[in-house]
Amino acid sequence: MAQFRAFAPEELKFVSTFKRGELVAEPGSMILAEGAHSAQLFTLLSGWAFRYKMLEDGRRQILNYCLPGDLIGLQGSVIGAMEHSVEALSPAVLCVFQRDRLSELFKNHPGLSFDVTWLASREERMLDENLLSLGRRTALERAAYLVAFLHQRAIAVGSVEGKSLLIPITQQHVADTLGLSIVHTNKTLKKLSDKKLIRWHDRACEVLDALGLMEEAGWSGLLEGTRPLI
Amino acid sequence: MAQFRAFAPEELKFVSTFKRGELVAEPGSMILAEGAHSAQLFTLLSGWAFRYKMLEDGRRQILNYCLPGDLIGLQGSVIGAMEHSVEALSPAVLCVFQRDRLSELFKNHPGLSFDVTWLASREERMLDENLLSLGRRTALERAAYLVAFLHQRAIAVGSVEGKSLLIPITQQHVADTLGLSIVHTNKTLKKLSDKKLIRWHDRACEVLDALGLMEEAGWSGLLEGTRPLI
DNA sequence: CGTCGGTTTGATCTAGTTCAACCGCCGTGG
DNA sequence: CCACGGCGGTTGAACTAGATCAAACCGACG
Repeated sequence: MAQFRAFAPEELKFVSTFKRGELVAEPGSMILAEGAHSAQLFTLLSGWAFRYKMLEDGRRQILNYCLPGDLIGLQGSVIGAMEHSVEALSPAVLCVFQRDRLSELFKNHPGLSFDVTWLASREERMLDENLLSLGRRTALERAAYLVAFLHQRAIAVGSVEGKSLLIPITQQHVADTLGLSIVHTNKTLKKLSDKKLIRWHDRACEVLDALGLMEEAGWSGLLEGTRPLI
Repeated sequence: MAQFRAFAPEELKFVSTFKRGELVAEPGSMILAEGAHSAQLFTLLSGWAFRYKMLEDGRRQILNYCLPGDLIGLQGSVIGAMEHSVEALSPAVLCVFQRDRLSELFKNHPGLSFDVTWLASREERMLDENLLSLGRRTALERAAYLVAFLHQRAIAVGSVEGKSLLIPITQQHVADTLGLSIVHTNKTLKKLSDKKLIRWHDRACEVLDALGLMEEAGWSGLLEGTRPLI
């Protein structure tokens, strides 16, 4: 696909031996659990997932969403233990890697190593923007930003079939991402609906006006060129 | 120092040629600016700094703090442009690297490449916890968490001279980190002072009871073993 | 046909904001 | 020498964004 960088032949060969198999996850199923010590490393091949953390009393915070091409479980592979969980939002297919061969990747494939670091830096940038959102944006700005952000990411990986896009999340997910209560989230999303920026479906969000959302959020969009895929 | 991993001789040699010079920054001076395209890559050798983003209207969000051993500007070096700024909190000394030789590091020094990725993953973990804080913790929990977190990090790099530690921040920094107003931040910090968990100094925060802070925050602390230093 | 998860709506309450002072300290300029 | 202004911190009063409580709706599904 055009948005991913081209591989060298030996890189392709290594990746195919690095791959151990594929995993199919159902919506709502846990892909990785917080505290898991022997966590696996994955690449999401299709579908949606999300990373989250929880407090003892059940408060949940969604940290970020995973779309096709995203690496899942890198923290666990590099540092040792997972400090967050990952759950599938839609039916998802994952490429499973042999975690213990990551050092081999670093030793023999500098291009791929750089790609891993690139992906980690990209995640960091997304988290930075998210932090700005939670700390300093209003509920309406936050909601508009979140939907515009997911919309752009979905477009970037070609997940938009027809004209419009359905993001497979419930309002509870939105609430737990924005740090708001479910009631207030509902009222905030209604404002976006009233402005004809989105339409809410059964358990999905349709983007009607991406530019309007970005304006509402005061956000100028992601600038991403070609990206690596591992 | 004990907390950093040992280098191989050839790694040490490369790092010394990778190093271009040292930079001394005054408190309040900008180390890297958002939007800078030819951003440099640094390692903080001594002192404190912080990363932040701003909205058009001046709202500021502090994303994380930088302590000795932290890599600064990796996002810019790997992806291309900086999307956040970095400012010194105290007098700081930085090791300046030649950004364009980063690919050489990846090509010839898999151990160091892995270290860079390790540091990026660690930053990601800190951001995750921060996001949880902003989204789901109360003002008092957030403040306690922040102070306990900075305390632990300072101890981990041996920045604590005597018994107690002075974190060189103003209440405005705390407010911009926690996503609160300056007034409410002041009242929240006063509660922590009343509980004898901290003492506020002129433009610094002294930790009196690290365990008490962690309990107040409902946070069990960072678990970090030996770490790389580049 | 009941129940359950997701959504919607109104009423009430509160954590945190905004506004407005004021204090102490320090560096600056007359 | 003193007046000043600015920065960091402190405090009280009024206000509001968002939380909590409560109830109802709706479609899917066993």
